[in-house]
Amino acid sequence: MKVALKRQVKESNILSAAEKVFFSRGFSQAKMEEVAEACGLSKPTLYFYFKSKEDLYMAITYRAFQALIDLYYDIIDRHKEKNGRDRVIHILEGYLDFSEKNHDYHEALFNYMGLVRTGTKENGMVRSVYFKKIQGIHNLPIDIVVQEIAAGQVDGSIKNKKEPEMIYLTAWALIAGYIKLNVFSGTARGTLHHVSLKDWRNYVIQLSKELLN
Amino acid sequence: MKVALKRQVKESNILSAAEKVFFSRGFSQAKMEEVAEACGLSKPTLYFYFKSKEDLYMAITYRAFQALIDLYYDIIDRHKEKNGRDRVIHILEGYLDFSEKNHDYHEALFNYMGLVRTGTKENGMVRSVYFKKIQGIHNLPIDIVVQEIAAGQVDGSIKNKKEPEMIYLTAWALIAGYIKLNVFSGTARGTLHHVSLKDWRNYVIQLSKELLN
Amino acid sequence: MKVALKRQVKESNILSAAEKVFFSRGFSQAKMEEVAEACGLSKPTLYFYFKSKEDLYMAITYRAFQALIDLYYDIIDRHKEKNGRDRVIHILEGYLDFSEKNHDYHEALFNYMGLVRTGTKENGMVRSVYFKKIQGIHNLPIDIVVQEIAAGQVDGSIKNKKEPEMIYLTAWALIAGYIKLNVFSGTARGTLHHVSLKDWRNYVIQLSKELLN
Amino acid sequence: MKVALKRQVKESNILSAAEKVFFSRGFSQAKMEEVAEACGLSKPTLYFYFKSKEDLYMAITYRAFQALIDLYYDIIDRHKEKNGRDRVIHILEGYLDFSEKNHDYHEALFNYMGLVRTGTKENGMVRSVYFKKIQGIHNLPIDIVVQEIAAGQVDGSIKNKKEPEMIYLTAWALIAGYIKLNVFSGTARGTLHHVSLKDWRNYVIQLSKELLN
DNA sequence: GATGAATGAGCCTTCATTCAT
DNA sequence: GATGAATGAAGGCTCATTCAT
Repeated sequence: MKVALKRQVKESNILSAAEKVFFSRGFSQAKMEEVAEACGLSKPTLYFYFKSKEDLYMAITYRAFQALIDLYYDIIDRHKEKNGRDRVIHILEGYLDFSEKNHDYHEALFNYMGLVRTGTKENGMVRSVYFKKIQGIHNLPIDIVVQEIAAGQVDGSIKNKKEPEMIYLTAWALIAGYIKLNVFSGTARGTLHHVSLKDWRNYVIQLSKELLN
Repeated sequence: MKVALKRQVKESNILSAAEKVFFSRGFSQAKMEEVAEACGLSKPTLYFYFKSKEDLYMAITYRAFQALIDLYYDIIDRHKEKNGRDRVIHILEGYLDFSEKNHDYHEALFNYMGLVRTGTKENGMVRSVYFKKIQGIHNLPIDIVVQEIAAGQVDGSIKNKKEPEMIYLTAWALIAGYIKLNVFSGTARGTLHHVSLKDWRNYVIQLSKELLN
Repeated sequence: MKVALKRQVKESNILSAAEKVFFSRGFSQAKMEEVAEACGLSKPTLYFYFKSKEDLYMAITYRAFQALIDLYYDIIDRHKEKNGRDRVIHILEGYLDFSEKNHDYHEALFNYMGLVRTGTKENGMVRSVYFKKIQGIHNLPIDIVVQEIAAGQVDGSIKNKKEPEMIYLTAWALIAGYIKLNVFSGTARGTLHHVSLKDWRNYVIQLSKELLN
Repeated sequence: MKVALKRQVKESNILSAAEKVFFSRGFSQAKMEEVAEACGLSKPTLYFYFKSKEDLYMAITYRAFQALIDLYYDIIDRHKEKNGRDRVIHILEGYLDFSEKNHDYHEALFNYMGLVRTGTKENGMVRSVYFKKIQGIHNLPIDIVVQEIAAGQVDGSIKNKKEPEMIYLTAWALIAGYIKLNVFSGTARGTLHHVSLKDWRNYVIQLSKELLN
């Protein structure tokens, strides 16, 4: 047990260091050498804990999924007394927050989705154990929200009678697009094409809510 | 004249071949060797026309911008008799179409936007002549639509009185998010999480229109 | 300790192999591939020990400087009981010997001097750590002899009252020129323009001595 | 005739441009591209006039030999009334002057000498027509001076009874060494190790003269 | 004579990965 | 567990040289 725990801690440290490197340089430009330096270990030690560069990246992605899922469960738990609409709204706001604060996690999630689509077996990523692990949970973020939307439709708090999936996809698209467009706003200028980022953010949230009406 | 034209044709051929390679493998994985083969030339000849790998990629991106801008001007021209709202709607549908059909161009556009944000001078991309060329036109796609939205507000066809920029950004976000999420739908299955892609697409377009109300 | 030593030995082996290659082909024509083969290593391993081709060459030059300096100190030590004149003569003969036997080291020394003069920062050589190391010792060979000449002037064994530096430079020029002209004498013919190389050598040494009178 | 002349002029222009490039970058670092630009021609045109890069360099070297020989004949002619010693002194001073002003020609001369020694047939230089042309005159600079020294010994103006060749070689060595050491003196500082370059130059000339006593 | 375009051959350097200790 | 040392396999780019016009 102790040993397993120690290993987990070590892996976690490595992942944290690896995140910095992968997220700042991008996957292809990141070097294992840098990762090793960043966590104060030697390259062979890295390979002792993770099979390959791709394995390391998938482990990070796995973390990202876990973080998002944990967040969703946490939000639902904190608002279990409220109606479906409220829970969905909190989740959407939570997702927006999460994506803004962990922009790179958000990207990792989408990168994984791209892998699933074109999943070439030759891709080192797909061969990683973590890829398989993610496969087991990758629908959860969607399923959770879809379920809450359905609940809202049942309890009457959500008037929109379209399929919960479509409602979710659309809200997701709006928020994901908002996040993506933020690449335009350089280093914290606060405006994007004369638009106050704050105002825009509120508008996006408002529209998300309206989607449920 | 003749000579300059020949060169342009040649460059165009190279770019077309390069697109295939860059878009299928991704920039870092793409090899100049492959590009050379793809267009039936030798590597040095490639370098005769384009200074570097990055230069080649930026030339492709320049093409993407041009294609989008041409499309916008074309749409506006074809609907110059109509009111602002109609022109905006046609543009948004045109953008959606363009992004679906030229998914990689769409990605190239966003990649460029990322460059502008973090524009490290050391980046080979930023040093390319084509980067500078793009800088001269990169606001056009936005400006054009914003202008049309404003026209619609003036001619009364667009009721939404929010800033044209914010309206555009939001519509853009929705569509860009829609495109991004489509990575999930594998090779043309027609559904995404039980949702008919066709239905969803219509819903997204409908919402874009409602945004103008 | 042991480890550091091992590394030094390895570096030394590489340098010896590199010398052969660089000196036979010349720097630009020499290939890292050849150097790698010459020392039974792979190219990446070469780069593990030396940052670049230029770095390797500067390391060789550093060796050349060390060898010459060691020689000078050794000569002085062996003749510390004698007067200044004798020591200077031994040093000059030592230099001539050294340059004849290590013709390429001699060239490397002069090549370095050229670098110092035109030292463009862009030059890979100048960026090498070894270049900086050499900078710390490159005046020693001169300073040592100058000091001995001064000593000879003080102890009365050297009558020439000109500045020690000028005396040294002149002796150095004579010998360096002699070495340089020897490129003419092909592979050991023993004569150069009807002149017995042996006789000429003696004449040069004799003149060097007379310079001190 | 006219045509041949035109060609000579063109070749001469190319050579002048090539000299700049070869002398500033060094042979290996010099690019034919640069030479072409420097003389406002295209690369193929360069190759129309000179077989190869090496051919071009040997043509330059041929020029250097011609320049030196012309200088010698000119000096002798201007001082034909004087005795041998005077003519030799003027020649030596002329050589020193020439080497200082045309440092790169001087180097080219020595580079050629090195080729003669190790003359590998595979070397592109050796295959050049100009190499063969130089072979026909490369002894002249030496022969001329040797002959004058002999004349001086006969007319009694030169007391030194050593073989003229040895006297010449020694004077040459002294001067060539002086030139070589000047690489040390950076961009015109006027001193070299506290020694006034002017003083040192005079000393070297003085010693050259004494060599004839 | 002149040149835009093309290329074969090569070279330095990098990097994920592994061996031996 | 950990690491210094080693490497196979590339990949971007350069350059002397030549073809076709």
